[in-house]
Amino acid sequence: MTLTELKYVVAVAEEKHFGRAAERAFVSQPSLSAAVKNIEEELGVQIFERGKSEVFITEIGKQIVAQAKRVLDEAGKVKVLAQQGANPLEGPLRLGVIHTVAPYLLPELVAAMRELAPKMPLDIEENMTANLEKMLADGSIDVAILALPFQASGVDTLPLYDETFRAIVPAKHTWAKRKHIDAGELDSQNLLLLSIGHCFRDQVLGACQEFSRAPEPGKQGNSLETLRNMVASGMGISVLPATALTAKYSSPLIKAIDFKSPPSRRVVAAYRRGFPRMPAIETIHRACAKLSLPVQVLRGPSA
Amino acid sequence: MTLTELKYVVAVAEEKHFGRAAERAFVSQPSLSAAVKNIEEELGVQIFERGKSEVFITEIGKQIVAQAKRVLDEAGKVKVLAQQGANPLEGPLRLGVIHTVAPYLLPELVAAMRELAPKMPLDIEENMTANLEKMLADGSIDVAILALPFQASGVDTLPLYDETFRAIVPAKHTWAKRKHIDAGELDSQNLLLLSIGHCFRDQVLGACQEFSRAPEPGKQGNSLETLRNMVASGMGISVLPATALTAKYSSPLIKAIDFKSPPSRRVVAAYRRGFPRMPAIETIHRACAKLSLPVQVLRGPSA
DNA sequence: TCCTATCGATAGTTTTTTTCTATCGATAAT
DNA sequence: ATTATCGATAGAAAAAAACTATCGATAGGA
Repeated sequence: MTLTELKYVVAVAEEKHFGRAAERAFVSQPSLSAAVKNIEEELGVQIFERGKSEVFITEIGKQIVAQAKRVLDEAGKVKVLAQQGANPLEGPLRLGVIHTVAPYLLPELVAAMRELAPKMPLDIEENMTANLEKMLADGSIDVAILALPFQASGVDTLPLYDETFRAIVPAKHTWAKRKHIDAGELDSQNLLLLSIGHCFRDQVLGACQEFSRAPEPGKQGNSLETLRNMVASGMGISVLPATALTAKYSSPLIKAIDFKSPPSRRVVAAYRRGFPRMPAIETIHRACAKLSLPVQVLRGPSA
Repeated sequence: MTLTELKYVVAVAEEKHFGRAAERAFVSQPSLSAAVKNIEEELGVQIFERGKSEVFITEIGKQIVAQAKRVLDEAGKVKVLAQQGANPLEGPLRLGVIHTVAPYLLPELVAAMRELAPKMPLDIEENMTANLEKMLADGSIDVAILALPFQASGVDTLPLYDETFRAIVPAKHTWAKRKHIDAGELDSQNLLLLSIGHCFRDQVLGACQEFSRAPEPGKQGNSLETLRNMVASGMGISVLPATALTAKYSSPLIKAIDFKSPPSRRVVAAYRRGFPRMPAIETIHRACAKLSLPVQVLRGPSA
């Protein structure tokens, strides 16, 4: 049984005439006759009674025709569904974002995305890199925004932007008036870091070559905002990415200081290789280009 | 888009694996891959995301798979319908019967049919030959039980039985004691007939060669029972078919008399040539053979 | 790091199915 | 009797679907 056969059956039922039915179905009359005969044989039932100048539908035939219409109708809905969903910028995009990016990027990104792809709502999941990687692998998110270094098998990345790091010190700190500091100098200070598992912790450590420093209790925060508050209260100094240091977050208790040669991290969109909605990911990149954040947006495939 | 393609899509969705899906669908993996690719291209939508060791279903893919299941489900119902309806002795049979047969044949026939084909209820339409012929032609009945002579284009007949005619006279009639009468003798009598249009009227007239007799008002009845009552009340004599003269209908007011050489009529089942439920019609014939009626059942195709 | 196994895609045939044109046989209407 | 109509049939051509064999990429294990 094929959809074509069902279509022919319905055509004959409605035209009550094989010739006209064939015309309507854009096939030759013999083709249609053969197809109808074929399905009748397969079903073991005569659908039509071929009178000599009239075609009658048998009792069971009426039921079959009605059911055939239902099948064709449902099949038609498949096409409609596909058409509606053909636009990769339509339908929700499940987006994972690391903790050290989400609070600073998302407010602006969401707004920009809404402009570029109004029919693509973002399902946002905030988590650490390792978890996002798993979610990407098992299909529970479509894209992850995270920082390099990152690599997972079967996952490609699209660079979004680079953001520099800056040190923050309490307003009363001896360094408060300095124009620049050197990354190496952090060694001597009470450096507050994120807890283990946050990639930004490793990135900062990488920048100042403190690979051996043991995590001291009380000198770790679970979010950048915690670190910022710890610094404000004079517990030590820390390092934040540029996006966390816009005017919006300035405070009289804290002073931000540039590094002489600023370390930075690259933020990328990661997605499973073969992900079918690449335009959605490119839209993220384009949205980044529209942001008013202190980042260097990278040229990507959409440039 | 074909049902096969939809079946393959559902298989892949459920197995999340092209190889296993192919196995389940009893095709080779390349065939299945090609079919899936084909429908994806036709729909302009990617249903599956082929990861290197996992198959993901896209958002739109999930909707398509769900809809595909619905299509396949509805298609399955076509087969079920056909199976249920494959038995020609299942489902209603629309049966037309002429007025001069219906009241005498049907009570027994319906019972006999119920035994032979319990799943085939009879939709009974009582009418005159000319109307039954039309109804047969336009498909509003399937079979007509009527008397020869009868011929209509595109209609075949299956002989059921012959029934003789007998004269009826009032109990006080001069003929009341006679064993036989001759058809020609009816000429001399006050012969009561059915009104024009009833075939039995013509059959009786044919039997006694009274082609020229003008219809006299008051000497016509609209049913055999009317004629019988008219005879009982002494208005004249008449002729009835044997089935109308069983013990059940005997009356002290009426005497039935055989003809010397009894005229008779042949009752047949008429149906459109090519009618797909011949077994149903043969069942009528077989049912007739079981009746306890004063008729000569004819040998037919089911004998 | 190399090897091996797995997976879906591709290439090239073969088989099956579908469709076509031309024509037939039966019927109904003129 | 002739003509027109209708669905079925025959045979050829075209299209679609299937198979076998193999590839390329990747993931996992020695």
